[in-house]
Amino acid sequence: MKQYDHPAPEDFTLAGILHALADPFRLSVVRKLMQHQPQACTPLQGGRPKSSISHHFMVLRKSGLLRTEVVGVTHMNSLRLQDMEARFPGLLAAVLAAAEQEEMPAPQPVA
Amino acid sequence: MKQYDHPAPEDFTLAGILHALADPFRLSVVRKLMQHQPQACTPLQGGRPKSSISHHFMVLRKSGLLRTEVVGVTHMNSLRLQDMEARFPGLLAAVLAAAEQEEMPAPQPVA
DNA sequence: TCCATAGTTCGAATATAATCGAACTAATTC
DNA sequence: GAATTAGTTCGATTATATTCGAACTATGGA
Repeated sequence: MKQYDHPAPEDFTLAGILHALADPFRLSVVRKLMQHQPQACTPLQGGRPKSSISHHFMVLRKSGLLRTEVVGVTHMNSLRLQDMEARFPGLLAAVLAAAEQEEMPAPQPVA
Repeated sequence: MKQYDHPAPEDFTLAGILHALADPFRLSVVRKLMQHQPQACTPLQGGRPKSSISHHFMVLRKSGLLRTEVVGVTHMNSLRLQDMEARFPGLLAAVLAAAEQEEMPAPQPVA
């Protein structure tokens, strides 16, 4: 394998993107890339075996959420923010905002 | 069964919502309810057997996307728009906008 | 009370997805 | 060119979802 195939923005499907983001591990990868881009697969793998990681990155690539470039021996991943925005404006931002929302503790009722 | 249980907004999960919306049939139900609320299950069923429909409505209920009220012999469904907005502001709107986007024909390149 | 309607529940079958070890590949370094 | 690194691919296993028929429940009406 030299490089990866990535779908064109017009081939992104909403179902594919929502399915990709519905998995907590994959969502966490997207969130981490949002903080720091690009990153290789290894620092994102959270103790899982390489074959599982590879599978999740494939799902993310096929959905259009990220691009993987082979750079020497490492495979660098970055979010396709512009392509996502062109195809489905505001979608990724809304999901990421929701992920942050979910992470916040539930507000305490006023005493 | 008298009435259904519905999760409280603070128990909505992003994964549950994305998973619910990642299915084309369930997304179509949400979109139809967006056009016209409330509706019973039957007019939304698109030729599928009742047991399948019932399953999809259960997934939608558990995710928090819709509420089902037993009214006489029919079960009326409506979107929990306020609850969704309170829990994950802008999320449903972004997904619905993306669904509309996806439905539009690809723009033709300028000759 | 009997029947029709609307939808649920059960159970089984099928399909799709996730997980992971083992063998593999491509690029880098020594 | 051998060893190392980073990640893929294969194949099997398990888990999760979907599908659907059949039997069931609750309500409303004749």
